[in-house]
Amino acid sequence: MKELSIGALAAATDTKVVTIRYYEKIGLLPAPPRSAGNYRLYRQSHLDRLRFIRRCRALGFTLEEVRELLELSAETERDCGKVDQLVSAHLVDVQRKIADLEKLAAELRRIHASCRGGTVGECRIIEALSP
Amino acid sequence: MKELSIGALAAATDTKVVTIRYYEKIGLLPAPPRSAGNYRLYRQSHLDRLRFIRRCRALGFTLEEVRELLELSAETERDCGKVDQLVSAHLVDVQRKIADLEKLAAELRRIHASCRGGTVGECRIIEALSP
DNA sequence: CTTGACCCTATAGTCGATAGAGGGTGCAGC
DNA sequence: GCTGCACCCTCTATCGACTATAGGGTCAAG
Repeated sequence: MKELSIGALAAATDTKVVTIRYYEKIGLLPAPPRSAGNYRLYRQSHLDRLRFIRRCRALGFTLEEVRELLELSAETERDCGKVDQLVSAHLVDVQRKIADLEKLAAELRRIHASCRGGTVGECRIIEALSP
Repeated sequence: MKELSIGALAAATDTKVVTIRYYEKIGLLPAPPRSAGNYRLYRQSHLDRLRFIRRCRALGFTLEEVRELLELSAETERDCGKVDQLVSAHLVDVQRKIADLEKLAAELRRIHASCRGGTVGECRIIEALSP
């Protein structure tokens, strides 16, 4: 494998073609050289970088955080404190989201349990939604 | 209380003024009568309806689901099965989201634990993000 | 009569893509 | 050579649920 078309890169990273072009437009993925017919030609470095991006996205980092992580990962001499701090902050965020959703789920279960059938007029669900 | 200004309604429902106007624009909240000076004047019914909307939003329903719930809540003679089904489906959704986030959190904890300090070059975090 | 808090409309921006229009490229088979 | 098809190109618009900004008008207190 020497060069990849955008479609091949998309297939290799489980990303949509339009998404790759989008990443290029916002400067997350460098614009690759083009073929005679103006097709994008990607190399291993693009593949690596895109995999990194997708992995970070799958972990819930925002594109801005990914951008930061990419920059940090390039400065190999730098202290890794900043990287760890980004990961930790994101973990806290995810844990807060889980806690919030668990409260929601509990409430929804309570509301669901209040249903005894019958008409909407008799049903307690609508009531439960109008406190 | 006979009539509420948009600001008063916002304060009473912990909603932003712009959000109320937005709900009106998308047809979720009926356009209220206006004062001589073209100010919106809200009544109890608007307050009730907006509270319902906000409560549903706080429970994570989309605005389209809220729209549906509002319609259903008006048909008091209807069987409440549809309402219960909406709530249950949403609960399943929330539970799935929790499960997803828990996987993320576990992964992030694993990645975080792999950090032993030092430079970015030595740090395992970046590695862990480039599988 | 001025100040300041509130209200009005209209438009554009956020995030992370996704969709569609309207066209060009490259290759296989006939 | 020619046709068909999959793939590629750019550009613009759309999604959800708001948020922000510009450029005004209204109203009550001092």
